[in-house]
Amino acid sequence: MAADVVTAFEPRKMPIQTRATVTVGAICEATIQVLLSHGADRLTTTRVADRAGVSVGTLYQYYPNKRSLLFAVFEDHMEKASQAVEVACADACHKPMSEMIRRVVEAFVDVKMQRADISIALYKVAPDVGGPALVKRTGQRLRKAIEAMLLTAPDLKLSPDRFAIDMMLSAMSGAMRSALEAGASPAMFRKVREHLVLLCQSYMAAATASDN
Amino acid sequence: MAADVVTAFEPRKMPIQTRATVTVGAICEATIQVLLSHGADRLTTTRVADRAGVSVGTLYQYYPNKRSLLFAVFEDHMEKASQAVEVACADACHKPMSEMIRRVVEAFVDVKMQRADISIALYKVAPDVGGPALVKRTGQRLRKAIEAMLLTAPDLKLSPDRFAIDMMLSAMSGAMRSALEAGASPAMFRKVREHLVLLCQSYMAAATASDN
DNA sequence: TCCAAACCTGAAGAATCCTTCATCCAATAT
DNA sequence: ATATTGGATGAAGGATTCTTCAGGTTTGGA
Repeated sequence: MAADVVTAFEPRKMPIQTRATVTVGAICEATIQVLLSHGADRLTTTRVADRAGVSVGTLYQYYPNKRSLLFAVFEDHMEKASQAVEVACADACHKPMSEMIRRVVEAFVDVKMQRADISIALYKVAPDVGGPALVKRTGQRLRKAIEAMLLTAPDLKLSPDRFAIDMMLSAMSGAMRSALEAGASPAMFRKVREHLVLLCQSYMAAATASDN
Repeated sequence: MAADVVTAFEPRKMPIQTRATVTVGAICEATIQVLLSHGADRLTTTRVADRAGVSVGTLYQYYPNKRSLLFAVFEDHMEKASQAVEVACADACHKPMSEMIRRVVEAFVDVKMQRADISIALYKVAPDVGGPALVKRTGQRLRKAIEAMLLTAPDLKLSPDRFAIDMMLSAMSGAMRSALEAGASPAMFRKVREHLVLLCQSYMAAATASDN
């Protein structure tokens, strides 16, 4: 079942010449733009192709159908966000726990903010593209990275609760989502970042203290 | 602009006879079902009507277009959720702050869980129906209720930060969303509820202590 | 009983959209 | 120079969907 989905979403062909690489890049970028300007339900393959400056046929040379295009853009974004967090996790090993949390949260907020347009655009299609499934997978991946990092914390006696990490991650994405969809200003984002750090720090402290 | 949207979404006619009331109820319920079984992009007015046991024409007698139907269902759900939280806020006045938070969080989790199917279904259409705007409005409404409640807390010296409340609310909805979309079991929901209380309590304590 | 208002029906018009494929252009290797 | 592979085109087929409306059925009061 999952295999079918993946197969159906798999790109049809990889670009070889540089010309084609540019084309594929333009198509992905155009997808974001159309999503932002027209919304998910009025995103058509023709519109995306027009916006990218190519013809529809070209689009279908790389993606077997509309959903696979959306999925590819979505997956790419999640991949980049995951990597940013994983790097932060690796860098924060052996630091005090509150410092770890701070770095992870800041990395997450920053990578989401850096291309806020993509984040916002993708919120609009996630449901139609197996978003929840991909989000779940990414969540597990991030949880492992955070778990590994926390095990190296010098000031942490109890083993960290898996569930608490999931909780923290979902709270993080919830907070970022509403900030992004509200069209928050850069100043506002700094405040969100600050408070999100506080939120995660105080929760993780409480969760590791009174364990069950 | 906002007026246009509201106008375009406004129901076309209110049911008068009980027969019609039943019909409208069936249509709304069918909308949820179709959303769950077919997804947002394959929800058609005909399918909804079939599922409701009426003809398409009947549907268009009450809703001027597809979006207005989706919007109505969405709005109704938000209204109920808001009321549940507001009641909890009213009941928790003059209690200690941690008790206030506990009640609000539990009310929120419970009302979302009670009809988890609706919550999940609506996540799929929110983007196409002015979801963010409605969510924003509801958020402000809830923030006011919580703010008013917190002002009556005997153990709270500093005036509560508006921003912190927004933060708490978005974290709450994020956590609930991922639990719902993951198809969490009742046991899992109890745990989520427990931890979400802890998360909000520890955050609010921290936010009201070190203020800026 | 009888009528007007409320309600329901569902075929069909009109519009939109996804996807294909026959055909042509460009790049690269031989 | 030529063959081969990669890349691009866009009109058109096929399918789906939204929405209407002319005409039928049910309800409730006079």
